[in-house]
Amino acid sequence: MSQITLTFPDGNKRDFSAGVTPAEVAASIATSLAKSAISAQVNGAHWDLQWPIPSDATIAINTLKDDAPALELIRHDLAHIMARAVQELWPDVKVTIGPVIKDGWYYDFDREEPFTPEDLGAIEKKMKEIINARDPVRTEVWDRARAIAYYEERGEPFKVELVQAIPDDGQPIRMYWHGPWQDLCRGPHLQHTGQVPADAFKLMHVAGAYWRGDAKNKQLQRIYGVAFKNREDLKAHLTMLEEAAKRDHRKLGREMDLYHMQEEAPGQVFWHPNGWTIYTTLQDYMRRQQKRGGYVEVNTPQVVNRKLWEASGHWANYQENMFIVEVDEEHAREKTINALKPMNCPCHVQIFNVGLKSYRDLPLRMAEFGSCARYEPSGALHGIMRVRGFTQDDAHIFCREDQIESETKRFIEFLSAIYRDLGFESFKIKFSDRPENRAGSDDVWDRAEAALANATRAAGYDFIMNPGEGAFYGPKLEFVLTDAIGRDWQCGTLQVDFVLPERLDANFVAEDGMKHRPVMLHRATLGSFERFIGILIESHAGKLPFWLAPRQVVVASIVSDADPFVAEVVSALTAAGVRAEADTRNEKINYKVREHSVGKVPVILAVGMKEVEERTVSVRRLGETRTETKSLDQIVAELTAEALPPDLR
RNA sequence: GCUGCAGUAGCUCAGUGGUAGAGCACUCCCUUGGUAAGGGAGAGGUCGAGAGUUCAAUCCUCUCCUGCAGCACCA
Repeated sequence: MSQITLTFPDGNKRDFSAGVTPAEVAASIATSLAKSAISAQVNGAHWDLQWPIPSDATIAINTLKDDAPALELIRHDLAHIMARAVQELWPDVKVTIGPVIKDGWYYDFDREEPFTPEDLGAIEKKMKEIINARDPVRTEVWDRARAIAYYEERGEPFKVELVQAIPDDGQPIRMYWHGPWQDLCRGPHLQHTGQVPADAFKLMHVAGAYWRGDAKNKQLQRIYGVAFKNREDLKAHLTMLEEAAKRDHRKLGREMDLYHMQEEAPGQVFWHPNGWTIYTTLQDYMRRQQKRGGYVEVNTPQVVNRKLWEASGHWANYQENMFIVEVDEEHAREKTINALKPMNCPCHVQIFNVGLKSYRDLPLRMAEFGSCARYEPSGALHGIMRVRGFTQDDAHIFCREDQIESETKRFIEFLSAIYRDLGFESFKIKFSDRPENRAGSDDVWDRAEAALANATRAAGYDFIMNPGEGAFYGPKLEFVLTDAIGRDWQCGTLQVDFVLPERLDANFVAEDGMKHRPVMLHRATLGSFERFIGILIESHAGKLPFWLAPRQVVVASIVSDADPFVAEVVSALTAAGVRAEADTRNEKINYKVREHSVGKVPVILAVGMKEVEERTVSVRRLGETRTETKSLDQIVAELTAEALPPDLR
């Protein structure tokens, strides 16, 4: 038996027989370590205690104290334990896959009857029994034929498919046993089920999920669970979810009287005065930014004849997402078919195409606060973040191919300055490259992708690859922000487009006097006002910065004799451009303070007789219990300055 | 769109095969109170829509609409 040398984290080296397992290594160090070990890092790879180590390597034994591997294993073993529990309770259920995800795991099952909340309770109970039984985990490497035969015999068609899908490149096909229950699995796993904390997991909910993520396939039932190292962490997680729910824009939108939605217009927003104030304030800000950023602003029609959509390719590729408007013959001389615009790009090309454009006009940055209507699938709608009627802060940059990189860099800088102003110091950039179905030659794609990547790096940002997710007409960057419960939302975007200028015959006269095709960059900074405001509300928990707060100041009287002075304070603030209102209702100051605090008004000015006599106000800021007395002049000056948008300070 | 769950007053929710209730909000009255809910009275509902079962449906069944979670989608 040949010898191998293992190097420990402290630099010590020891020799073992080749094929030694981490379990044996741990046992050679201390029996306590052998007991508490959960896995190992072998040459940095996460290694099961039972897997033999073939050659010289670095090794570190993991215990439950090592967070990352511990959580990974706990969640992964729980996926198996749950699947075992389900099959013990309902032997006819077919198992599929069960990966670890953020905070927990899920497992997809094929079962005729839906799982009920009571079922989840029963499963949880059974899982705890399995954990308490401290069943050993065992693993073996099987060959493909044996694995397929096994699962065929057991009537597990999904597993057969999984085994068949494993590439035949020499990687082992592993089987794992948790007690008597067996599953195909890459591993690694814990030593025995008792290493899973029995009181630190919870089954959260059931949902449908398509086999292999494809809507054409059978829909399975997915059970989600969350798991942590101890009960305290689980509790903290559940508390965090409750707190996040309080920041939900759908709840705050109602409480702050920002907007509502109703059945007759699903996925469309009825903006109330408060919400519309946020919207227009943001829009005014964006308009100034765009002007400064070298954009021209345009506006284009809502209802456009299908001929244009046929020419642009939307009719063929996007029709099911479009609101089609047929004009009845009784109302029109000729029956026409139109569509509400789902995007602004074809209309912008129409403007570009009026008159001859010279290379001197490029890059031409054409912006529109473009109201779009898209028939989004019903299940996709989500508050004001995913809607059917929305307004993009859209623009199309018509430029030459060699300008893509500099325009991209310029846009990223534009966007990041705005995000900073709006309180988003950090955001993710996802880079979606060529999809399988695409237009244009690989050579052009190479150049476009390189331009985007270079420009992003030149602007000082990293990106996450989103392979194959680009549009068919070109690669794209997505600027992603996160909502209250950690869901990602694409807000800004930049997409390179070689196709539309071709389809709609856009061209410009270059130095050579010949007509050339421009490239179009589709770009949006906020994305849509609706989604971005949703994100803003959630990230601030409704406590918007003063300049964006729909109700900035409430001046509240303490006694009704102070009402005239309240009116004076309100009109002084209003005249200075501050959104101020009076609260002279017959209520106690406590009541008023509570109500306006709940309503997220950033500043409450209380006025009693003392203030009237001294011509002062008692200032109370949202979230503070401290108050401060200031003169009328002082507070007007202070709040006027504070009410300025960040770009005007 | 798919799977599951839900829809009762403006909001949050209770409830029953015999045509409905609470708290908050709202209106009025009393109270003029110093920084997170003063007291009293009143008004408010085709129980999401339609059909069916039944002597009788808000409640049971079916269809549809809308919402929620997840999946799929997201030019």
